[in-house]
Amino acid sequence: MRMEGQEMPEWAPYCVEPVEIYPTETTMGSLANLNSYMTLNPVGLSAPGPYPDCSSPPTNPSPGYEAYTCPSRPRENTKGYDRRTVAHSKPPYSYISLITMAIKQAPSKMLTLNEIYQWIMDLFPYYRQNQQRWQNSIRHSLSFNDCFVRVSRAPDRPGKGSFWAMHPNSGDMFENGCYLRRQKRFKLAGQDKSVKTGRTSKENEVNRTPEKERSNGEKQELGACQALLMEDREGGRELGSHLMGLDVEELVRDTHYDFSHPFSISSLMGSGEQSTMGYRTPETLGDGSAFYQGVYASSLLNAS
DNA sequence: ATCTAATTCAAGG
DNA sequence: CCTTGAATTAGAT
Repeated sequence: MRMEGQEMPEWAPYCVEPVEIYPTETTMGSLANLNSYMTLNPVGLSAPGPYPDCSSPPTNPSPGYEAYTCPSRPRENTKGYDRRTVAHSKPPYSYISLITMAIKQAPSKMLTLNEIYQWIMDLFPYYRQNQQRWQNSIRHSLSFNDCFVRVSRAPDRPGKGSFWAMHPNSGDMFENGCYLRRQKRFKLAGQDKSVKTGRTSKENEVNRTPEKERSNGEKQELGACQALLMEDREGGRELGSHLMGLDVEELVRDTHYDFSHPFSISSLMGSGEQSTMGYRTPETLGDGSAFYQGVYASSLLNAS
């Protein structure tokens, strides 16, 4: 889908050159400071449209587009690297770590597939390209890795796709700042997968069809009633709180050991204060018009 | 060089 | 959108 000239969406310029990045003194290619890869959408920019899958930086801006020029910023920290080049470099994170960051920064500790895509693209312009390819990989990662659990939607929470959350036992998978490759994958033992923990026979019936029951090898999934649970958990409901041997409470718990490293997302975004700086999910906003507002805390803005 | 995690392609539900 | 598998790439030792 090309946008042939004419009416450009208001966010078009930002597609080409997505704004501001923070220079670092690290060299490209190394496990650089996260900052070098982060870009910032202008605060207050309302841009709910999908990112066009364009290559960047563009050799020839299409008609109607114009490269957004970053407000000049002191470059004393850069080693002469073009910040545009840096900003569009591949971030030093595996998909698994990206997904994990996305989920953990979410106030609800669970996100839909599309919210995960969106979060990644918001932060890393690199992933505004080849969306088909890496999004497939994201899906593969979600399904394949036991550290991610699918939480199906509650009936009263309509929408597309399930939610994804971290398995409560996955721990800190990137302990030593190893965001590229973990030492070991988090894999559930066969027994842990065929759920039996804390599941009553009654709960067993809930949301469960016989043929859907696989002997083993089935990844854990949380029932819709659990998703419901987390919505009004102060409401005292107890709907299937242990459906699959997992409790939504566990999934949603905000563990604090995560990303407490200098280069971690929370360090960079939170910078001292609570990690409660909200990245708002589109769901919570009626039309998504404010989608980009408040995404980036001011702490990020005045880094360094 | 080896081991195995991560990525990619892609079929099938 | 979700799951799987097979093949390939690539990080770490």
